[in-house]
Amino acid sequence: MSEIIKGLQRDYYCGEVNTAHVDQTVTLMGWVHRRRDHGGVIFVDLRDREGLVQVVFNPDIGEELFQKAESIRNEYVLAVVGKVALRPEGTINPNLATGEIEVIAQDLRILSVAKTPPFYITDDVDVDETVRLKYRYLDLRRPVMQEGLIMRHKTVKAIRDYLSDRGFLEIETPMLAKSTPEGAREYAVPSRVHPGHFYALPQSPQLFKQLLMVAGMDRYFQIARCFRDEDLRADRQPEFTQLDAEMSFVQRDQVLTIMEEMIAYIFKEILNVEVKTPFLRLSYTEAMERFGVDKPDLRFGMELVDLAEEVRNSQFKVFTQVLEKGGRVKGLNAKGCAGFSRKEIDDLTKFVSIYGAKGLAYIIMGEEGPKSPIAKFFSAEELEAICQELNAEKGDLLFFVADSPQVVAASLGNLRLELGRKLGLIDSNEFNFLWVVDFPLFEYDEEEKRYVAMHHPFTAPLDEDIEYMSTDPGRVRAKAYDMVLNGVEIGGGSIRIHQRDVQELMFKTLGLTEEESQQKFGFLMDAFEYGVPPHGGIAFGIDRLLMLMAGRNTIRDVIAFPKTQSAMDLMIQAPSEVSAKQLKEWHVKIDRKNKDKTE
RNA sequence: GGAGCUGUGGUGUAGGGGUUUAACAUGCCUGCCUGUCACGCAGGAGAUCGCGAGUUCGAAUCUCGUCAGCUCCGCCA
Repeated sequence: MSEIIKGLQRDYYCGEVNTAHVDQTVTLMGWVHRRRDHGGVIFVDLRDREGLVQVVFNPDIGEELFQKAESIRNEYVLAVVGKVALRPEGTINPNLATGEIEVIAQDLRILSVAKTPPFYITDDVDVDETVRLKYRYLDLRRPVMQEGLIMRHKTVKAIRDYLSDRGFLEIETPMLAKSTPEGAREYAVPSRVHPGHFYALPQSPQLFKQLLMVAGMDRYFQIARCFRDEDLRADRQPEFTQLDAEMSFVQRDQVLTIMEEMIAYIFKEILNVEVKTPFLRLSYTEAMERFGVDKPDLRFGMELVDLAEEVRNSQFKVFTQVLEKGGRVKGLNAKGCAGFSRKEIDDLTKFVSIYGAKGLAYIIMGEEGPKSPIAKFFSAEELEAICQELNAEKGDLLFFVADSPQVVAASLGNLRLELGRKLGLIDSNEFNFLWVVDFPLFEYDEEEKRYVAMHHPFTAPLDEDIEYMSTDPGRVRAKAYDMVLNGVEIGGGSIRIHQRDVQELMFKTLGLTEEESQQKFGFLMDAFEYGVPPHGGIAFGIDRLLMLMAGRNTIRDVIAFPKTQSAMDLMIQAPSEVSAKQLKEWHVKIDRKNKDKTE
C-alpha cells in the first residue's frame, strides 16, 4: 500500500546528511538500498542520487510504525522523518560517506512499494547487458551510472560556458532535413503531406552551420543529435551527440587553438586534470607511417619501421614480390618478448589476419642470435641491417608484415595496440592528446571506381595543392584535422571551401554532374553567391569524450538510453511495427516478401 | 555482408563430449534475533538448461538451423 507525500517536504539528500545536522529533525526521501532486520532494531540504508544514509527504526517508534518498517523491502520508496544522531561508539562505518551519523526514525511513509528488482542495485554487479538495458531505469540507479550522467551534464555545461564566453551562439538546426548523397546511410522520415517524399535525419548539421556562417552569425555551436544508419560498435550508436561548432574569418590554427583550450578547460573543470596545450600536431602521413593508424595512441612507443631498403635485395620472395607490386614491408619491435610461446605468436598471426594480413613473420632475438623461420632467406648483413633498423637487442621479438600499404598499416598498427595492451604499456590514467592534420582530401573508392571525399565534400584543399585537384586528386591534402585522445578520434573538422568555383571543382572531382550537385546542394551553391566568409569548424563526439573521461569501455555507459548492436532499444522495444492506418497516412507500403525473408 | 565469443532458477556461475532428485553462491519467502552495515541463524520455494529441428532407447550435453547479447572486419562524407 503506497502512501501520499502530502505534508512532507524533503530537507536534504540522503548523501548530504552529516555531523553538522546532529540533533536536527530531518525529512529524507529515497530508495531502500538494503534492510537489516535484527528483530528488535531495523536498519535501512536509504539511497538517492547523492548517496546513502543509515536510518534506524527502534521499537519505541510505536507498534504500527515498527510493523510498517518490518514490511520494508529493497527499492521501496520511503519518506523518513527522523533525528540525526552521532552513531554509538564503535559503530562508525568508515566505508560510508555518512558513516559517522545515522537518522533515528520518528515517522515513516512508504511512498511506493517495489517488486524485487532483477539485479541488485550496486556498482559491483556483473549482470548481462541485455538485462541492464531492458531495465535501464534500474541500471541507471547504480551510482556509477549516475556519476556518468552527472559528468555528462557538467561537461556539456562547461562547453556551453566556455564557448558562450568566447562569442559563440548556440543555435538549433532542423532534425527534419534533406537526404544528401555521400557519407553515411540516413534515417528517413516519411512525409504525410507530400506523398512519396521523405525527410532525412541529419548525420550532422554540417550544411546548416555553413549557412549560418553565410548568414553572418560569425561563431556558432550546438549540442547536436546526429543519426547514422550504420552498423554499431562499442563507440558507435545510431544516434549520438556532437558538439558542433563553426567560426567565420578564421584559419586552421585559430580553430585548433580555441578547441584545445576548450578541452583543457573541460578537463580542469570536470576532472581536475591539467592538460598541456598546445597539443602535438602530427601529419596524417607521419601518423600512418609511424603508427599505422590515423588516430595513434601515443601513450607508448613501439613505432612501425619501414624495411623496404633492408629486404629489397633479399632471397625472401614473400617480401620482394610485395615490394615489386608497390606494396610495403614494415616491422615493429616487441621489446623483451622473445619468450613468447608458439601459441602466443599464432594468436597474434590470427589477430593481424583480421586486418587482411596473410601472414606475420617474426624473428626471435635469442641468446644465440636471431632465430626465425625466415632467417635463412636473409644474408647476415641483411639480418644485421634489419635488426639495426628496428633497434633490436637480445630478448626482443620482431614482427613483420608485407602487403599493400593499407594492409601493412592496419595490421601492424593494430598489432602495436594489441601488444601495448598485452604488455601493459598503456597508462590508463594518462590523457594523451594530439592533432592529426593534413589529411588527404580524397580517397579512391574501389567499389565505386571514383574518388570520394575523405572528410566531406565541403572541406577545403591546402592552398598549395589546389592545382592538383583535376590532375592528381590523390595527392591533394585537405585543411582537415582530427583531435585524438588515447587512440580515439574524439573530434574532427576542417576549414571549408568558401569559393564557389572551388566547390564546383570539388563536386566535379567527386563525379557529381552539375545537375546532381545543383539538385543535392543547390541551396548551398546559391547561398555561396551572396557573400561567404572564409570559415571552418569542428565536431566533437560528446559520447566518446565522456567515455574516455569516465574511464568506460563503451559509449553505452555514458548514454542514458542506448541501443544494442542491432540498433534496438530493449526497454521500449524499438523499432516496432506500425499500424496499417499509419502506413497509409505516410503513403508507405511494406514489401512483405522481402520482410519475411529477413525475419 | 562477414568472423569470433556467449546463452543453465530472479542474478552470477558449475556441470556436461549420451544414464544425475541439474549443483553452488547470491537474491526471494517464512520464522528467530536490539547495533548491523554484503548482519547472523534455521527452514522453504524457485530452472522443462534461449528457441526449433535432427541423431539416439535416452539430449541441458552431440549435429544443423534460428534468435538475442557482446567484440571485431567491412561500413561509419
